[in-house]
Amino acid sequence: MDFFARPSEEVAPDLIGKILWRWGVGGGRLTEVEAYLPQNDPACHAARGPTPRNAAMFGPPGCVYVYLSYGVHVLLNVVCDQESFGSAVLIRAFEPVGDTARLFQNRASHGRSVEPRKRAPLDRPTDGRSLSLGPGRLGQALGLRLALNGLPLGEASGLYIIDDGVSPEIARTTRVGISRGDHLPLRFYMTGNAYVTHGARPAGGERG
DNA sequence: TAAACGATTAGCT
DNA sequence: GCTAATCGTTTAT
Repeated sequence: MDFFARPSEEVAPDLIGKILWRWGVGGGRLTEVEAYLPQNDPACHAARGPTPRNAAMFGPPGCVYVYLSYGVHVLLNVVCDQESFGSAVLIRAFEPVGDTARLFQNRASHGRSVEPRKRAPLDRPTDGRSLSLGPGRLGQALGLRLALNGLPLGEASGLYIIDDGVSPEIARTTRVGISRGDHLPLRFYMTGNAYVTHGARPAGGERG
């Protein structure tokens, strides 16, 4: 998997415009990603060495690192660079392509085996943008589960990254939602696309 | 053992 | 703009 055997800050912009697809579910064109570095990046889960949670980040490139965020959301990363480095790209959003029925279904019926006291978050997709805009919604739309953690892209995970030759214009800004390392310009997104968090603002002037 | 903390989102003020 | 929801990992006693 040569594509991912490079530093995550090189892989990340190359992922913009690629198709992320889950077999039997659907997917779309990647619009927003963030790179997490193995060195000098305090926001990276691998920053303090391997732990049971981040073990997949130290595995082979081209595998997925899936973890639970805020006890609520399942976030998807793809491991990059060399094995044991601890480098990955967080997939933050895609623009749906093809049949979105299954994606909406997943968003509407997200994991509720127990009757909630109050309305569960994320249980009512409203418009097209809310379908897959943001890493939590994306994971929900694709029906990702923690069991996918560590599996390689391809048959094993049912997750595919497909290059169909599209080369969009890309902007680079600081990352979102982190409290450390927030000055590093490691967030990449497709310019002029509505499926980008924080208002899809053009490059420059955005704080991330 | 206990407490705090998230690579977030939705709903309400 | 503010905060509940929700739980495994991390950090502090």
